[in-house]
Amino acid sequence: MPGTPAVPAGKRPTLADVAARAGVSTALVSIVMRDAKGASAATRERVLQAAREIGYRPDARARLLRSQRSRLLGVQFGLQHPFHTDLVEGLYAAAEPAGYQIALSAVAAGRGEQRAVESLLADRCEALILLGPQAPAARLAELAGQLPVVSVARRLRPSVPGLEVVRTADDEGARQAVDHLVALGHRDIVHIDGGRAPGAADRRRGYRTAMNRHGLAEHIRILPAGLTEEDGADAARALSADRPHPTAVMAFNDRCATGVLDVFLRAGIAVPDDISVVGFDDSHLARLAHIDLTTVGQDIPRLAHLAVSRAVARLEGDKSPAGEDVITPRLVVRSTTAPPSL
Amino acid sequence: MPGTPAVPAGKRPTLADVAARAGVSTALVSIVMRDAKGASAATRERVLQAAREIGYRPDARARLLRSQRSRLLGVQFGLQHPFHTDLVEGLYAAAEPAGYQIALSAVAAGRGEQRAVESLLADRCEALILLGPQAPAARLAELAGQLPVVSVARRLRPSVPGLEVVRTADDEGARQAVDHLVALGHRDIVHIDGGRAPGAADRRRGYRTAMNRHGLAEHIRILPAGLTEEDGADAARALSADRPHPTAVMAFNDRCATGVLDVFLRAGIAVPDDISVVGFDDSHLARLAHIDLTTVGQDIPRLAHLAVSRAVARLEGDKSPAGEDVITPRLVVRSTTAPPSL
DNA sequence: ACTTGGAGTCCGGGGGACCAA
DNA sequence: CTTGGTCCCCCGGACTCCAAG
Repeated sequence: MPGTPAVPAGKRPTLADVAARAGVSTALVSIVMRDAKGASAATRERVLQAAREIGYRPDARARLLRSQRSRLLGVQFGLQHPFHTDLVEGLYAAAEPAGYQIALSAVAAGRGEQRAVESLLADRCEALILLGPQAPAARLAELAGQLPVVSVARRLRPSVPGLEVVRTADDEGARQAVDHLVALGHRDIVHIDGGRAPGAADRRRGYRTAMNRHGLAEHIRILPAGLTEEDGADAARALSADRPHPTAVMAFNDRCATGVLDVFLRAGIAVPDDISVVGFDDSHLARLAHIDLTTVGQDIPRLAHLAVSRAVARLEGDKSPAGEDVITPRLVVRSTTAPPSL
Repeated sequence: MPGTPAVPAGKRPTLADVAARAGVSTALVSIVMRDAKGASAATRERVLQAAREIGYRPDARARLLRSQRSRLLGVQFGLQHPFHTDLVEGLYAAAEPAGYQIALSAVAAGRGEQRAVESLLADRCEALILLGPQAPAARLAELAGQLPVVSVARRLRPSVPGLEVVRTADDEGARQAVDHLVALGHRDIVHIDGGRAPGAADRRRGYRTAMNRHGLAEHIRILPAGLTEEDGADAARALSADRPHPTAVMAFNDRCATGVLDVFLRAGIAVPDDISVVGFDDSHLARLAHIDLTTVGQDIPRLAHLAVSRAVARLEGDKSPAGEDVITPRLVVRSTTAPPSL
């Protein structure tokens, strides 16, 4: 029954099947499929025709097996982090022109970083791009001993050998947020902290430094929290019991800020009239018109591009010591900040 | 230099390397690595020790190549859809106990479904789980001719052969939303429509049917929109120019509803006091305390579990014709709905 | 008679050597 | 000598068969 995609019961067609149908050798079929030279136009067409008929599709794994290179960049990301999914979008865009593919491995409830990385390694990725990794530095160093590793959005001591770092200047971002609030007239500015999350230490430090520089040392106040909406909400609840309220809050990130906004809303605390709120990341979340969060913007496409570039450079033989790209953030003023109402 | 993880410059260790170091054959190493029988405890330990020392890690691809089975389920999902990322989390959880792995392929800006699926096929996935696929039915049918395909959250005519379907009863969900609103006293209920998005037709139909059954035929009003926040915002802007406003809005999904909420907020239209809003999905988004959206809840863990089950059943030789699981949704009442203020 | 371990083959495809016009 | 095409071995690991202990 010609024309029927002859799928012999679950077995997918191979080079040999195409070769048999086209009446040529498998090597020739290989040449045609790779678009390499060494086949006449007529034969080429005949082979492609045969391949179409039986629904042939090259097996990426077998191909990689032979060709040492996999041209695969393994990406670990947090499924529920808008900042990460935005980055992944940028990584896809950056990897393609460089001739690399992306293999995704999610960190989610019940699937830790360890598992995510293992699956990437087993899949023979040539390099790892880790988004906001929380693993101990020692573990990352160990990985970097095996293959090029790029840490995105987490600062690491340069002493971690072989580890490439691409990150935003978190301290500078925190400074911008504080400067903005101070310029608006705020003095009583609280930082809702990310705890041990990547970047949290720098943002905390930047907040401290900026407050000090503005002569607001005695107003420094840091509430321990974390990187989720719930963390932000918890901190905000603690805060809303205070009298008087602080006039401004700088949250660890957008998710956290979202939780803060919510609690304030319910507590009848108006934003920005009663309290101003600043987030961090400028992820999709912040841009939701409904939230419209003033936030410290990370240049996501740029971070993604640099991460890919660093990975590729290492893969293509760059022997220079591992380096670091630090991107300057840019404050995005939206509607959650305003002068204090005194 | 014993103890040093001898990584011979970029080349990862293979079975042979371990064998050489342990002084045994590769076959024996294979046995040990697979935890198969055929090796003494002493040898086993010796081999494992050697493997650890040189940092050996089995090559998943080579393994699959030989074993015909890849035990890999390919998942296509939308990076920016909270509903999808929630589902992916469920898929990971469901696949593991069944002994399968998940390969992720994202649909994003600049990366369409075609591309996403191609990469999954090239990776030798044994079955495809497509989240809210927008591809033409004919294309899906073609895929289903090659391997088991499960469509999640999109209804397809049973005439599409070989295609498994797992979905929520969208029409029933829309009905629940309308019933809820009518019970609160609403009559002027607008539907902001998902256009050609998966599920949109059924939700639209469910809305129509329910409105008719409540004798509200002349209040039926459907605004064309789509599945993003921006689509919802556009529709809401059109709506807020109306006098009098409708008293309730049923949005296509949570993202769309979020856009609606935003525009209303800015236009000074209070939710739920002036207008009630209902979403669909009960994704992470709806649960954000800040949004706290009344929504038609899809049972995400269940959908994920069923999708995996159907894929696995087909792979393990179930020859029964392709089927469909239709899950009943359950309305989750939060704070965006209330009686109309007359 | 078992147990333990080795040699050889296969999976799907890549690519260099080599042969035929 | 090119161009077109074939042969053969290799990649990394798994499994069957066999032989040695």
